[in-house]
Amino acid sequence: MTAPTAQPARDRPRTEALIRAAARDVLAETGFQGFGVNAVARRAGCDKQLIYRYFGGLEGLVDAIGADLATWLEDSLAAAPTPAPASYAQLSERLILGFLDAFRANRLVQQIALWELADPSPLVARLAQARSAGLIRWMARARGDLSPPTGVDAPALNALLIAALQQLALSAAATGAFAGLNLSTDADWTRVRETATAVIRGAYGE
Amino acid sequence: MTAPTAQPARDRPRTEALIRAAARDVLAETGFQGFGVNAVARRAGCDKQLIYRYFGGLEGLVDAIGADLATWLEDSLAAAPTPAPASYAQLSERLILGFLDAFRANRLVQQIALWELADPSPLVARLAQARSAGLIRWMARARGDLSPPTGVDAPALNALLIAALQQLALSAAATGAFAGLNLSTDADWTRVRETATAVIRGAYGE
DNA sequence: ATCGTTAGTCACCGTTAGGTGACAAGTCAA
DNA sequence: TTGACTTGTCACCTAACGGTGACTAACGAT
Repeated sequence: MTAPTAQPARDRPRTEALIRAAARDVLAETGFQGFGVNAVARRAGCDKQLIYRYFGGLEGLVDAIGADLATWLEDSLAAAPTPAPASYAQLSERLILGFLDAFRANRLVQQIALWELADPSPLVARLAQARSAGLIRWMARARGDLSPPTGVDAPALNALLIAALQQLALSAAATGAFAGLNLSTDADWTRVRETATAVIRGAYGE
Repeated sequence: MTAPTAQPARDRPRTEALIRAAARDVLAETGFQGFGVNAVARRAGCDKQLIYRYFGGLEGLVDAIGADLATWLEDSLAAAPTPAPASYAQLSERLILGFLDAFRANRLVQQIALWELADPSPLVARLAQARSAGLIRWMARARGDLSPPTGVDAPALNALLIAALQQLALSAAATGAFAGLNLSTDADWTRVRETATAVIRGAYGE
């Protein structure tokens, strides 16, 4: 009659999944500053040695969560019906606003974007490139066979708008404002959305 | 005949200035991650105890460099002649492009902006607020008595564009690209500038 | 039943960080 | 010359980090 003293389960796949989830949670909640072997092991409730054994250290663990994250944009917007866009302006609008929603909803991706900005080490470079590649691939797929109108630098404009919304989302999460513009209430964000759509429609001539 | 063995100078104002400069350098070069009492003292070539004595620790030191930084935008653009803007579009264009140049040229301000995004602690909150207040004040002063045209949400559009350029500048410093858009050569940046001016002129009707 | 393998734990190392108390040596007024 | 004060340095503490070797115990095949 050995008392079931919450034995450690002895289940490697399960433990690996626990570690991966713990890594994602720690990164999303405390940011890359609090991200380390000790913190992840604590969160996962196992010994840090297992991180070295199963993932080869932090590098492998980062690569693992990077692989999990390859399709975050598609996954986040899978629910959207996505009827064929009637014009490039409509496409661009859907792209930009869809990115905003997906990015704002995913704290983990925000922290990775931040990590990429603050620490250009090869470790996070791979992670960031996976994220960026997902973004570019998603944009290319959504475009389909629509060609951008002439007279407008569409790639530059798209990058500009995505950069703006990413920065605003990061600032909102950190301080709730940017350059005097409040970013806490829903009204604030509809204001941002309307400004972005106005820019798009203005650029592509309604 | 005591040999002058490079005595420690015994000059408090000078030492304080050395520490302030070291703090700025460390923050600008290694970012907020490498910013600490030990690193600053090493850089300044003095003992870290002096940081506690003269500044009351990191907090006071951060406040000190924050005070030095209150007018970074005005200082950075003082050379510009600034003739009175003929239209709000012209004003906005000068504002946005001026900000881009000043921000890209000042690694320290970039690191502070990054710090603000990654670590919303009260310590850096004061610093960030000083920076933001400087930005807002500069914008208000440049505006003068020009009133924005109706039908356009000028504050939102300004914030959007400044956010975009800040994000692009940070990404350029970190990885040299953003969302597939290269940001390393001068040609890349003139492309960004032209896109931004096109947005402004489009929004305010030429 | 035994023995190799594997999952998991523990103890420990070296390094670095922030922070503090004690001390040596200049400086200056009395 | 003495004594108070300031400048600067050093030694030391605790805590946390990344990383590693050694150990226990469960499992599975023979």
